[in-house]
Amino acid sequence: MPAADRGQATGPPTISEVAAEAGVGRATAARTLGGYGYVSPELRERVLAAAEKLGYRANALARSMSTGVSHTLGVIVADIGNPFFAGVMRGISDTSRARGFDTIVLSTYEDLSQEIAATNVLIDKRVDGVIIASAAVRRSEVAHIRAAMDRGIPVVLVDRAVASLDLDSVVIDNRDAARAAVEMLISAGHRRIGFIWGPPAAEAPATRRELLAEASRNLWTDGERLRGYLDALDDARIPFDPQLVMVGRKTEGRATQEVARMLALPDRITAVFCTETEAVTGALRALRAAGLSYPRDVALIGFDDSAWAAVMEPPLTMIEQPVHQLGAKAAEVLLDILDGAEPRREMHTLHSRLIVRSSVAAPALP
Amino acid sequence: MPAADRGQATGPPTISEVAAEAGVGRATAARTLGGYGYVSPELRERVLAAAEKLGYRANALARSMSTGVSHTLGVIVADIGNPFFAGVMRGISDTSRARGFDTIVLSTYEDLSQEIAATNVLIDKRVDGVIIASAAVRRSEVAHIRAAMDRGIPVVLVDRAVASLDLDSVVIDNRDAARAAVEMLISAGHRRIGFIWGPPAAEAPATRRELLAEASRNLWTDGERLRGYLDALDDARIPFDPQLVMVGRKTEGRATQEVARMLALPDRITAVFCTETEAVTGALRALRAAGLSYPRDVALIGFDDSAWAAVMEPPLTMIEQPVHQLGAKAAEVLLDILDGAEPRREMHTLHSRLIVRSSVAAPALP
DNA sequence: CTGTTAGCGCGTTCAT
DNA sequence: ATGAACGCGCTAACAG
Repeated sequence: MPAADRGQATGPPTISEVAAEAGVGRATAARTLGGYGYVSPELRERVLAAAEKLGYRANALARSMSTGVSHTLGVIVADIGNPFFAGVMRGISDTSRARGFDTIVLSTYEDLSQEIAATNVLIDKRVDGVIIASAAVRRSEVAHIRAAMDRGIPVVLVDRAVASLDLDSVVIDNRDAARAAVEMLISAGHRRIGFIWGPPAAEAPATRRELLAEASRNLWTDGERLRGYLDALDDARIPFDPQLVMVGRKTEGRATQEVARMLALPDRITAVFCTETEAVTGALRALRAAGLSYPRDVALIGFDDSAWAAVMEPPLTMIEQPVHQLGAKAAEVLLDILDGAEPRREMHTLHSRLIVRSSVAAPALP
Repeated sequence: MPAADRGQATGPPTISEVAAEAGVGRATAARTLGGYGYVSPELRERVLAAAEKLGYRANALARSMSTGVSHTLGVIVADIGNPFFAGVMRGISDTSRARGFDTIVLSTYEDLSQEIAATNVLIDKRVDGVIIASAAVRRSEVAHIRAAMDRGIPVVLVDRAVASLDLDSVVIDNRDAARAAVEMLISAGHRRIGFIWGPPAAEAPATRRELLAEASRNLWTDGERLRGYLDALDDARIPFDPQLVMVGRKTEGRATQEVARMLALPDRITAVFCTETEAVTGALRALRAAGLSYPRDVALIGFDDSAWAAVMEPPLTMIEQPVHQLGAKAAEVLLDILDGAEPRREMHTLHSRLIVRSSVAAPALP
């Protein structure tokens, strides 16, 4: 039906062309097509018919230009290839679509410069609000987020809070989740528990104090999980051993190396707690390389449940995050602000769940 | 530095404000900020300083309005939560960013109505080109793609070709990949090989002819993989048994059911070939439920390699797709067209790789 | 009720 | 070399 003869028309049909085709003024066409104001049923029909005939679609850019709003949310995620963020993204897009908003996603791949670039793209495209599930941000590097805020663009953070920013943020109970997992390891009898992974320090901080300082300079999520680990250790009066927490670049390969190292210690680890999926697979590789198996030789608990974790033999005990809900909540908070609600500027905490399967057993007797 | 006093200014600073601040005409400001035309070094400096002072950022919408181009690619993927598509997406965004294009992604979650909506969003936002890695499209339902093409928006398909469309498409050698995998199973001695999953027919087609007809009415990728399976069977003169191909909704749960069914057959399967990750985990669940293990009781090969597949015990033999390259190539083809190259309207085929690990062994003697 | 008109912010002739 | 003026497609305030 589209592609009617529009004479010398070039490009997609405009509202003026529709008006001309229908023999009415631009405004009348605009009113019926825009769904506002009043138009007589008769003219209305003519306009609709003309639009249909020409295959008219409103130019969203032009509309945004004159209204000043784009009905679009910008989303910046750390890594869209990570199932965690993909799930959050789905929550965001489901609820924003339900409320009439499109969403455009940009992935930073954990790189600050890409995060800054992404922020600028969103500012330039005049999105109405921004959700950031990235914050490669080490607390101090938040100028780009400030820039968006200064322009009056509401920003909501997901997963990774940034204390210095005073924004609404939607997160999970990272500290409690980590503590619960480590407690389970402890009550199974473990005392030598590896922590994969910690902050990206160049060298392992010698003291607990330095470690925490380093952690709080970096990714919030990681710091919280580390705190949870320490909480559990403290409660059980197990002394903190800096050799048991991995620091440095967070890659699967390094996780493997570090677990191997901890396994080779004179007083080796009998359990590992992994704060991310790649840390889990890295740890698993180390176990295999060492000829060890879980839960017999080493107990294991990790973050981010998945179908794979359930089909492993034996199946893995994992922490499940409410990914969809995390995204949905963030979108709600943001859309409410766009609807005029006063920003609460607080932390919205959702709850994770420890899914107990079979990767934890008592440590083998020495 | 931004947020200088702009008097009663509301909203982000415009180019006119910058011009005023610098004490020059709008055009001069536009020229220096837009990087075209000629401007004296002196005025140039003043404009730059003013822009810096006001925190000026060009309004991409306004720019697109007057130039008619957005330097933005639209991408429609079937499911951004699927690591396969996430990888493709990364390939697309890496290469388009390198060539100065932003990309906006929309996920359809395999739903045609969402795919249509997504296409419209992209048309309305006036993206310069579209990459579709979805095509929930059952060959016949391509009106929305045609609509985009009719508007002069170049479209490139990835992963899932659509024969009726005559577009450039970037795909892998699905048929050969499947054939190679099944051949490996056959040469290990298997003759009863399950195929998970086939086309979404309501009932299992009784004949091979009907099955292929059904397949070609649906997702291209699935059809090709099925053909590869049949090719291998034919070459080995193994008769086709309709009971061994799963049809219907493609979910992990159904894969589990179907593998369980095939395992319960009088002449049960001794191997499974899975065309997707969820089919693999589904199959694995069925094996466990039946108290069977691989590769001893059942051999297994699946599509889409991942870190998990490598850490399974024993590790899984899988087909690895060049995901990043798939996306990169699609972006290249599209950007070349936008640069004026004549569309080749052909199928660009990349090669997958069978990663041999340990999930295939000879069938146990009956 | 409907048509005319003036912006929205930017790119781009066209004079100066 | 620079500035004034117009147009991109649409919304909205204003007459009529």
